Amino acid sequence: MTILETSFFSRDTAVVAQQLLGKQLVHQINGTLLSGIIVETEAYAHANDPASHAYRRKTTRNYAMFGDVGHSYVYFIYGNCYCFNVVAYDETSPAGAVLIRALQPLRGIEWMQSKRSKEKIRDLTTGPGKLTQALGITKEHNGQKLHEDTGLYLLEEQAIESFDIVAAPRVGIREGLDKLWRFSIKNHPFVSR
DNA sequence: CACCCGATTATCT
DNA sequence: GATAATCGGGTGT
Repeated sequence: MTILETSFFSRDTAVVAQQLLGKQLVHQINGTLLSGIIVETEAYAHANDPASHAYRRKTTRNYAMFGDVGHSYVYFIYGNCYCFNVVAYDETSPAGAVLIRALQPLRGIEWMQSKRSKEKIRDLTTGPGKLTQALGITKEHNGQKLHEDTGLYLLEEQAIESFDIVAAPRVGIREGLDKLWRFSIKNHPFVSR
């Protein structure tokens, strides 16, 4: 098994968003291994993207989006949930991140069921706030290194052999709807909505 | 310091 | 399908 390295994330944000599909997100917590296959992502850029948290400037909330690629950006939203992003952008941009929107649960499913208080596998990780709760990811993980084994990392191996990618407008935003930066594995049952 | 609002979810009907 | 819950950050006074 190989952990994705920093060069993977120093490319165009929308390209990385597509390349993350089919990869495996892993979190080890108190000796329990939790993981899932990424089946849905969204790209958020910089000054060209009014939907992005990094649209205006660097603040105490969004600074991780301007930081090292291959690190995490975790934020709290709607008083309910955490959203997990991977910082990724190329040399033409000062910021960017990929929001992980849905997973297919792979390992540690019983732990996830208990954490989510839900039995159905489909209720565990089909949404950005659900999957952070299922994997035990909180704001403590903001800015954390993902390209080494720190307990939270991404595995290179494609867990799915081959698939088509669907591009669509992003969810839950008012501006930037012209960009087709929501990516998902075609016809995958664990895509949200 | 007050006001506003959001990259969502759960829980109804 | 509609709506309430809920809270931290950003903005301006």
